[in-house]
Amino acid sequence: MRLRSPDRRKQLLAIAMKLFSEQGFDGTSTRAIAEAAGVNEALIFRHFRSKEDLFWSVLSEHVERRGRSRRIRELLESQSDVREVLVGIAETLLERTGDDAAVTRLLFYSALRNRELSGRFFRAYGQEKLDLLADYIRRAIGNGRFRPLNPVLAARSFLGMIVYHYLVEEVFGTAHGQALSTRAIAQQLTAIFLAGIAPPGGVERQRRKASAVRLRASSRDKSFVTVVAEP
Amino acid sequence: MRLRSPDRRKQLLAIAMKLFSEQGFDGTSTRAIAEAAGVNEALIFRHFRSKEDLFWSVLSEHVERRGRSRRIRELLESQSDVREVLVGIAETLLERTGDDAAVTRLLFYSALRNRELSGRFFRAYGQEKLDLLADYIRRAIGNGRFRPLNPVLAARSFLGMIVYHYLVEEVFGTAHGQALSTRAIAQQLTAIFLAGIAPPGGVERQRRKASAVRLRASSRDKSFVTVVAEP
DNA sequence: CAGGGAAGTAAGTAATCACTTACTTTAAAC
DNA sequence: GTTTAAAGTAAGTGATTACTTACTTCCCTG
Repeated sequence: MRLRSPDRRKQLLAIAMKLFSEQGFDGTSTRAIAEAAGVNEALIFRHFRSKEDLFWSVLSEHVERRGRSRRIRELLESQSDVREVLVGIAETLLERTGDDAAVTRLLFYSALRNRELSGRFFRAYGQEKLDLLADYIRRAIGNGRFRPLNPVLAARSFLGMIVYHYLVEEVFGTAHGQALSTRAIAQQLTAIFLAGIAPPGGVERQRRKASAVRLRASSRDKSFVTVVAEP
Repeated sequence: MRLRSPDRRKQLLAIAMKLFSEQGFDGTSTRAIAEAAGVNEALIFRHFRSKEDLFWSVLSEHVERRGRSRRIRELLESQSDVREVLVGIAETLLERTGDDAAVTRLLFYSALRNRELSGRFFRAYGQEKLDLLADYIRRAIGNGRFRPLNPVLAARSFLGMIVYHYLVEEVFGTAHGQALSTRAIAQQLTAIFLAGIAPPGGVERQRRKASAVRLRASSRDKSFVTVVAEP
């Protein structure tokens, strides 16, 4: 079947993503991609300068396309309740389609294959969320809604809970006995995290104490590094 | 240099692990391994039936050798303070040498490359810790030292915090501005988690309330699935 | 309906791959 | 000091790799 250039390109990208994510970069031959597309191998090199070029095109295509970062940014900038924001983030990250799982595997592959080149994509894809969340936590600490702790570690903790859960279930394919809904999981993970970083007394009742706490926390930005919370 | 068979085998395993973990299975040629060992390529096939055999030998060798699981089991079975146990686990998992980082990358590679075959290793390597920790949490909930929640999710949360931190720092190699000690990080992550799953009022003071809580939690095993903690 | 550019292909290329065969070197036991 | 089995190697094997060149087919436009 004869296709216009952009359509063929899209088809090749989709097929390449599937195969790359299943078998890795080295495990996938350009011939296999061509066969899966029902097309001559030489055509691939009309659309992409090299196999490597195809690989990075697949990555950048899907890293840019996904609106997840935007969604998370919106949540973090909204004036919603803290719990709603965090549950929303957890849900957004957990509810991934099969396509997303493929991209996740692809990102892992690229990260393992080439630390330097993939660092760019990993930072664009993962680091941004970490930074946004860390900033959010930093502000919440300033408001006294969270107790003083290292916001970077806290952000990593929350995303770690979510990402690890996702990895265990989707990427490594553990048999999950009980099927909890994405929302239920998001709520439970958030509950653990939120109680873990709440100031003594709980989140909801702390609004009025905010100014007092703010006074006690001497400097706002980088002073939390060595603060270890004690009960 | 002429070596006895077991010594040569060990050398080849060590070199193969390094190269596999850096470039993956398909990205590493037997020729490259032979060259790195300063030896003829054919010698590899005297010690290992195939490249695939070499790969799985590397994996099993290092999965068995490491005493981490034993260490964690000891911690979980000890009568130590909850916080000490969890900090110990976090520390154990975080303090990995360069060798361990290589094995971690190797495990990821194999998991991505072949879900079925690597499942065995992943379960032996990761699932066991998850199960041990989940059991520990289940018991602690029974004692009233933790509040009632899904122990599997809780275990995943704690390990997720740790593993994600490790991944970000070591595997993906984010530039860590401030260098916190392994122990400090372990303490802070544990503090967040522990506060997150403590019963209202904190961990230390709850021992006496244990029996009362045990009465309220109607059934011990699978009743936590839909329990969402509210502050 | 003619022509031109784009889409697609057949048939290669040299390089590299995992792996084999037939041979040589070495060290230790006798 | 000779024997001998193990340790090691040179030089291949056919298969597969990413990629190229020279060619054909098609569709749209003037």
